[in-house]
Amino acid sequence: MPAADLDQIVNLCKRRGFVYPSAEIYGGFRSSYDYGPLGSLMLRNVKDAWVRAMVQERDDVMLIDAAILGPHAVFEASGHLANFSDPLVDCTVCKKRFREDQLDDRDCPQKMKGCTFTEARAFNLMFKTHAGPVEGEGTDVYMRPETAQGMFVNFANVLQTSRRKPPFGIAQVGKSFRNEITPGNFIFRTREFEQMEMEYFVPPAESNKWYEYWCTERMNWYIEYGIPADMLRLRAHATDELAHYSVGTSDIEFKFPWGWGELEGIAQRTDFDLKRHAEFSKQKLDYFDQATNERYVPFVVEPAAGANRTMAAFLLAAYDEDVVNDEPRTVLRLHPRLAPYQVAVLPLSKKETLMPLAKEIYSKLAKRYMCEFDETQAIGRRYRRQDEIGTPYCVTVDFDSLEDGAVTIRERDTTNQERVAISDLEGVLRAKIGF
RNA sequence: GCGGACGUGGCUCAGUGGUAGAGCAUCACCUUGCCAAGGUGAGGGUCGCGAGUUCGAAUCUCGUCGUCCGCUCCA
Repeated sequence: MPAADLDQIVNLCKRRGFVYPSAEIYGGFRSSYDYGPLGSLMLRNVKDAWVRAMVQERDDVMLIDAAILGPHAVFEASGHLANFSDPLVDCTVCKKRFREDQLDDRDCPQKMKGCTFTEARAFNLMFKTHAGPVEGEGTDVYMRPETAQGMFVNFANVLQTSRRKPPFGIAQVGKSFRNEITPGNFIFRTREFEQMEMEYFVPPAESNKWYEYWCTERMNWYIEYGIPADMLRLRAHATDELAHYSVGTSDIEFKFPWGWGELEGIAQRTDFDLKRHAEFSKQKLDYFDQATNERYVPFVVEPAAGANRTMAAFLLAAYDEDVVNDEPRTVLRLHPRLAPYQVAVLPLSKKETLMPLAKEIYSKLAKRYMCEFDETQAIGRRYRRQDEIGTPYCVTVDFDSLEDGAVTIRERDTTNQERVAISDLEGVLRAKIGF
């Protein structure tokens, strides 16, 4: 069973070009990461896999891409200005931190004697900046703390242009920003992160049904892409841990090396957001059902996932060490849809005679797959290198290929090899890879 | 922000006051040619950064930045 610890993944990510610490040459930038040649491909694959399941393979969900910067009004309506700015105080004696607005009096809830508090400091979880040349109240803008508001603000637009009716969804993949007090655990919690969110608008009476539906649907997505079921769990929030917009939330959690951690939250946001935006914007944000002659504000079920932490989970779940020919091997058993490269083309030797054919095969396969071409060092070493970055198949061109027009396909997971005619290569790979 | 640990070449680390080391990795050439680490050679570090003590600091002191573990939080 895969049981990678975090250091192994962090090292592999750095060594092979998945993830680098940001601004490393300046000493690093706290809890910020850059995705390298392989990591950027994999992160994109994670997001693409999500879009495929949530948008492409359904006829009831539309994709949008909304602005990251938003005016004060949007976040006033969403409740984030009120709920994301906590005045915090520290107790100088017992070293605990409290929200000032939750202290009944100035007594430390820990009941320690002689507790004294620091001045309240506003811990605004939203990044604030200002737009335009004049700094002032009217120009305040915020970096979105979730992509969701983009969907609510565009609810009427999408409803009209897409000619959909509830139940239907609006999906978005994009960056969000939260000035977290304590980021950490590699790419699990960072201040800048990417979300994959979908707001599913339903008739109020169907809210529970769809909530159940999406919990199951989303759980299966992780399993389909390679996370073992026993490394996942669905956990319902207790009422006191619900976000300000939710009446019911379940988390899909992954068994991280440090414990269970959330990958995705499926929340019942009810009509909270649409009603608030309708109220603040003085617009009509509802739906008129001509069949029943009813007008209602849809309820929302929201599956909201974190792309970066999901990538981390896929890496951790895929990491494996085994033994091949009495030699230890590190292998990422990634789903072909998630692996940075699907195929590596390897000429057996650097001899010039092999290059034209190898390059030709590479060019052909590269039209369909993300491929790597590697001609350096011994063939066995190159196989191991591809194993370590999760490439599911290697295509090896050898001297016989020049005579018999066939190449070898080598499988990552089993290390098995198969001789295939070059004319059949694309078809065979398509069958093996699945796309 | 508080408490604890830590910060030496891409990676893993050795070196504890006297002019920077190893293995792996990388690059070049040679060799081999289907499951890693054969040969020769090369590049790469002002020892996180800054200041102080000292004739002299990677090594001692202070500050700072960053990382990890707890308190936090939720994608």
